[in-house]
Amino acid sequence: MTAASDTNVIERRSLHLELVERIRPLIVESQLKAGDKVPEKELCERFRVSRTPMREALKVLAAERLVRLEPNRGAWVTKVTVEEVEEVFPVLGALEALSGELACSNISDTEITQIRQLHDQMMQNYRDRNLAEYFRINQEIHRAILLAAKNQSLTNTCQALSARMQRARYAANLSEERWANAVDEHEQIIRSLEARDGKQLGEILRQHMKNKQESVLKWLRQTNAEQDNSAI
Amino acid sequence: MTAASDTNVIERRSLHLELVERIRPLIVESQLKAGDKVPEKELCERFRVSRTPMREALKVLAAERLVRLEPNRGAWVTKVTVEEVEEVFPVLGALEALSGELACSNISDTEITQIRQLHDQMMQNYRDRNLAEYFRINQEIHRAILLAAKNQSLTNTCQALSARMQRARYAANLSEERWANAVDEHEQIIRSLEARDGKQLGEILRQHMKNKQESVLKWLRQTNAEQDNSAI
DNA sequence: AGATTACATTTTGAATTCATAATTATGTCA
DNA sequence: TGACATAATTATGAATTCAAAATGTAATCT
Repeated sequence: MTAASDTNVIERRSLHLELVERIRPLIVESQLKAGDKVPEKELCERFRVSRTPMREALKVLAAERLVRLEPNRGAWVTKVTVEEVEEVFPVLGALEALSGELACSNISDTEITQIRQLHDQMMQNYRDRNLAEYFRINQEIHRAILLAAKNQSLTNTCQALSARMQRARYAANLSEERWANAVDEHEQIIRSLEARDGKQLGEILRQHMKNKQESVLKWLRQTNAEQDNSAI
Repeated sequence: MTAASDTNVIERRSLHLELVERIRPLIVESQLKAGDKVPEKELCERFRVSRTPMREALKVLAAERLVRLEPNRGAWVTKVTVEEVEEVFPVLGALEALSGELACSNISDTEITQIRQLHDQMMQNYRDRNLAEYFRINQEIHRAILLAAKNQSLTNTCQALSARMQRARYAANLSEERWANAVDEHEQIIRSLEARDGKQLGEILRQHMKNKQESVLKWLRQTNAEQDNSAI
């Protein structure tokens, strides 16, 4: 008996993990803002836990680089920097390329149909200029391709890196031109996927990521410039 | 003033990080063996710390998937499974390919010379059939290429994934044939690097990783079979 | 014997405590 | 006033404590 049937196992969870999964979205969705101090005591009160599991959670979030621990000074929400964007996006590009290749090898017809539906929905939201919903479905598509690759380690690695960049993508209100290009790239993505052309899909996803990087960098330089002005 | 000169900053370290960095090699070098329970109390006594920082450290190591936390039952050193190897190596392949490409763009002449020296040393150890030293320098070369890519996020991601696989690579005593092939691949690696041919280096590194995967899988299936026999 | 229960011991998870470091408030003096 | 020193307050890091869960052991029954 090699593979145990993992159904029926009772999920027992620990407090610190619960906290990690509650606080992570607070950071990604900027309810805890980049550069801010993490209000340890406040969060403890909010979630009705003592400092011990909270501090354990912060240590895990620090390992994910969503917060930075300053010895004797507490935890701070990390900022998305130009340097980090220039580092992380190429890595994400390579991983998304791999996910495209693997997805084409492993994806089922049903999964393709589902992604096609997501794609069409997203396009409708583009036509309606509904950015928030466009964003949401966009994410879902990338996630669906990742899942279709059927490689848990790849999924985990991508999501960890994405989480760090997501904050920026959330905030980066893309230009009308970039949006049109992104939509165009997504047409190519769905076509390669339906053709199950892994090499092609991989390359498109890598390029797609490169363009996202540029879009994020533009926004980041913009906001940095604004901050510098207001700081005078 | 954008970039602060990061010298002179006093490194203040926390106990839990110290522990993470002490315990990680214990796992990678199999002093704490895969499948074993992590002896929390024993480690606390060994490092003369209380359970609080130790448990924080274990939570971080769990995030790295070097240990698995079972609620109310403690921490266990994770095993390297066939499934995990088949998942992680392709990811490492994609990342090493990227590191090869970036390295060729960013590497200095001095760095190339240093890697060439490491390469020659490694070859001498191959001729002497000194496996341990060969392994060590091999690792150093891969690390040097990674560093030459000058992408901290890539370095971190690779090292986290490598750590999980390292245990297996340590134990996997490669066959004479595989060793010869690996050496041959390394000749190609150094040549591409000296030619600064990023695309080529990337592809060789990816293939190199694929072959490593096969070698590790062979060893893993071997040991699993042995265990099954001894369990009768 | 082998299974089953009851009880003692150990381990774990998390709250609490406590010493120390950092921050803030207050007082002093030029 | 404001630069500095000093005291009070707060936050942090880590040890300790304590309740609950898991494990181990002995007694009991079939």
